[in-house]
Amino acid sequence: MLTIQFIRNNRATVLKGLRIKNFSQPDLIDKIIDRDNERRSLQVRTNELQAEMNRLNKEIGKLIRAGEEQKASQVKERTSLLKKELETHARDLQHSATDLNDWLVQIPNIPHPSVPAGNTDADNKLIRQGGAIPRLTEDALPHWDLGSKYRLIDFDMGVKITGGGFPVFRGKGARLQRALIAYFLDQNTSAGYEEFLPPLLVNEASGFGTGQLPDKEGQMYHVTGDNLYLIPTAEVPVTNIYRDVILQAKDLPIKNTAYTPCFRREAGSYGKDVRGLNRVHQFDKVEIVQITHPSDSYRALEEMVSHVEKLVTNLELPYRIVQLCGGDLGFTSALTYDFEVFAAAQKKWLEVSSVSNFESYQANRLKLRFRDPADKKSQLAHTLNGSALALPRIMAAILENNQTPEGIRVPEVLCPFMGPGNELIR
RNA sequence: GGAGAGAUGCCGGAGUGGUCGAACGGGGCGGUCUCGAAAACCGUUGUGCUCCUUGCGGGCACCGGGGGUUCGAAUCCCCCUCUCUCCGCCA
Repeated sequence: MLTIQFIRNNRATVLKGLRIKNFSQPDLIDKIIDRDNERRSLQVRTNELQAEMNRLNKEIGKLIRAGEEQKASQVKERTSLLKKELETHARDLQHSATDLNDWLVQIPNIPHPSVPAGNTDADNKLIRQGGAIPRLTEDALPHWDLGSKYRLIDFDMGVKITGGGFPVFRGKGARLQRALIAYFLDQNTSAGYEEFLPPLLVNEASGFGTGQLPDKEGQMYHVTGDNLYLIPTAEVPVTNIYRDVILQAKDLPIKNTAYTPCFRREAGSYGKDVRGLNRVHQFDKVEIVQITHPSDSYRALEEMVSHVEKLVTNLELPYRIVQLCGGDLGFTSALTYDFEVFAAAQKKWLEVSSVSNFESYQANRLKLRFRDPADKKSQLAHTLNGSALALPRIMAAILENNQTPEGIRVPEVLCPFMGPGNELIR
């Protein structure tokens, strides 16, 4: 969340940013500032009363030790009145602080100055495009048909076992998934990311830390028996490693990567756009996360974008990079680049990665700080993450784009992971 | 699932209801010594909120979380959460 200090000092900037993000209740900002003023004056008064109370209590202690019981009980009488007043003030202060916090968590991050205004993905800004769009014949099949034809993916089997949106990969399909995971992890670790294999269930505090809770509770599967949530992305456990941590400046940037299955309820989505692997409830993803010094986060963002670009290039997929407009930007993000690859049979661009800088928004929730030996005070770090990469749509594009009358050609970089003689899936 | 133990600062670990923001040890940092380092010795070492006369200033809160008792709680009582050990079950 934004810090109250930032909102107070940059009211105009915040309001402008919220406008670009199409935030529905900008009047919350002034309510927050008013309530904070109230909180401050209550705090001052409460602190004064507490100081007086502490003074009297010490005095009573001294008198009792000196054996002056009489005088002690006189002082005690004075404390009882003070105590009542203190309780009232403390309660009011508590209410103010609670309101303030409830409102603060509802304020999304404000966008970076470069973020274009706009409402939907139609207003996103194309940054660049790469790779050649393959020319397929008219009878080219979408990936869901290829999946059955070559026995790679079985959607009906998933429906039987679990329900819609839980595809089963089998045979070469399962092997291709494994190849992609291994390839991505290898590339990420070569680029300096430390590999993690985190828990897939997280507690409430973790969900709050990265911003999924309390607002987007409905997007996660909730295991009510133990009050745990299935992760919607590895971002949640991997970023929460640093919850309540004060790092040393010299340890930055921290670069982590993790493969995990991801679970998303995505309630209410159905139809043609979500056929096959385009949108599922459980999918595999390899994530990269960076924690940086505030002055370094935009360099890190570009570094992550280049890294992801290299991955899609190596997979020989036609791709484009778009910068999300204000309205399309996630709740916690200041700047996001989406990567889309072209699935040539569906003739559609599919989002396969979202690379974001959250600046200090998550860090503030996480209480993730760092200390520079030069400064006395610790300050909030910046967090970033990106998919490198999400598998289902990559799989969809590979199957569709590489289909030939003889079979599906496996991208060269994946061949070493596919076993001998499997350059072509027949 | 059953039984028990515990939760204190960066770590380990004390703590009779007032002099405890917290002993002691370790670690870190600074210094003395040294050509340099180690050792030794000395000093220092939490987080957050807040105020103003912005000073290397003051006040307040924080000993897992929340309530309670008390003039006063790390310390006593209640509830919750978490961790550990043993048993059971199990990949």
